[in-house]
Amino acid sequence: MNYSDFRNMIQTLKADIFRQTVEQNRDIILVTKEQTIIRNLEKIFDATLEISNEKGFHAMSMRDLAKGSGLSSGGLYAYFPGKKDLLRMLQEHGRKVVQEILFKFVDQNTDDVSKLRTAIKTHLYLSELMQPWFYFSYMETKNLSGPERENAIESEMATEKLFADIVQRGQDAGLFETRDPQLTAAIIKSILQDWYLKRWKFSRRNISVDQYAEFIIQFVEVFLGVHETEISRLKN
Amino acid sequence: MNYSDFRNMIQTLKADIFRQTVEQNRDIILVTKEQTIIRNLEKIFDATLEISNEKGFHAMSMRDLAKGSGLSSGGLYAYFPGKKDLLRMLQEHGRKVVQEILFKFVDQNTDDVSKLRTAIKTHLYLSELMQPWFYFSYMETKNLSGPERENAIESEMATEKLFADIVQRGQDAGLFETRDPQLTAAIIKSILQDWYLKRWKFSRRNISVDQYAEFIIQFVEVFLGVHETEISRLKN
DNA sequence: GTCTATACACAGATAGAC
DNA sequence: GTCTATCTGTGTATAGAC
Repeated sequence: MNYSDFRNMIQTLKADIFRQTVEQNRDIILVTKEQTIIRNLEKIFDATLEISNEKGFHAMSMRDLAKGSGLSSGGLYAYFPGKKDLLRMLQEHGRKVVQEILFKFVDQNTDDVSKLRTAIKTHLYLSELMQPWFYFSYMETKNLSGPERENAIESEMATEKLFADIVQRGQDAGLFETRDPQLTAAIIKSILQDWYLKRWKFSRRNISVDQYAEFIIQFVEVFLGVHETEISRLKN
Repeated sequence: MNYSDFRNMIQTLKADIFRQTVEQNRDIILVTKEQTIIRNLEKIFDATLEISNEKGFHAMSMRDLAKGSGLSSGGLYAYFPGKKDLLRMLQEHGRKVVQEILFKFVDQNTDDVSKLRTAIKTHLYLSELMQPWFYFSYMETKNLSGPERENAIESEMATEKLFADIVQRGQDAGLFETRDPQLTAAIIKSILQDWYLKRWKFSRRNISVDQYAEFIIQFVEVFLGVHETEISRLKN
């Protein structure tokens, strides 16, 4: 699987999850027709990401958002009761997309070497496809309050646990050297984050997402001592 | 060198650099006595970091800052002409501390294996000692405008180049395996960032800064293929 | 379902007393 | 050198027309 394959595979999945998000917020959205909601909410989400990533969510005014989304300042309030709710909706929606796709893809593999590779690639490809959301989510999580903040943290820990579990099981199966699974997972995650947080660095150097994927996988597999024979067995 | 050694070594250096910062902003500070400036500017910086890291610099009002620093809302303007200038001063000051200490410590080593270790430890120890500033700097860099933003980026690249150069020279000297120096540097940097960006994760797990340092060094040295003999030769 | 006009709270910044 | 009081702009959110 490369990035181009990945893109094609998840188009319908993404649309499904968007409909779920609309459904889940039906009670606070004043517009009734689903088609209208989807059309406008997508514009609102996109504009929010673009403006917020430029100057921060808090610094984005409702007037900015009105201009960016094409709706009027007052009209926006038909789609969410307040700015805070928009933040929450956007965060929850993105998290659901990531979790659902990441775990689904990883589960399609049986051995732990493949699982590890798939987890790395899928996370990387997701963050490439949804780079604005990933960046936004990282930067604005601290502005969430109370239970929403805890959800964000819980989601982060779940992703890290996904990696830690693969490392642990691979060690138990004798495929990997003995390394601290949790710290290894933390390191993998931080390397993956670099891709969406410091994207300008990689574009400037003309590094493609597939090249970066290969590099990370090499890095991790050297550290975990995955044997060359195992690596060549799995080529393709 | 461990964290406790490091702390003791840099106390006077830090004070020196603070005086430099005051000197450099003399023309925009309305207070004349250096002692007064230092005393209050330190309070202002500390309060800014604390409040901003809680809810973001933009969301911090001057009234918040007045309360946090112990000065009055109007009195603050004797120390900077406007909120934007406070942001710039604080960013520049921290960057100077980091650059000065990091390069000074690394230059005290001769061989590349020691240089690499020192660079990793020094960066990590700095980010432990100045965690609020590091976090703040990372989160608020995008709110800088024009030339100040470029300075921030330049500083980030300089740090990355420090690591890349060590890796490159170590390879030329036959100490390290052949790996892409720039990507290796980027990865090291992202792992170091994790320490100050996701600190709650490590405190929750009771991982000390010295333990984390050891783990990173192991990780990097395995990847670069630093030989066991070299490693044991350098113990202590 | 979407607009324009506006209410009203709170931001950054300044003036002038002490 | 620091304070209190206040000016003025901009923010979120709502009311009511279409």
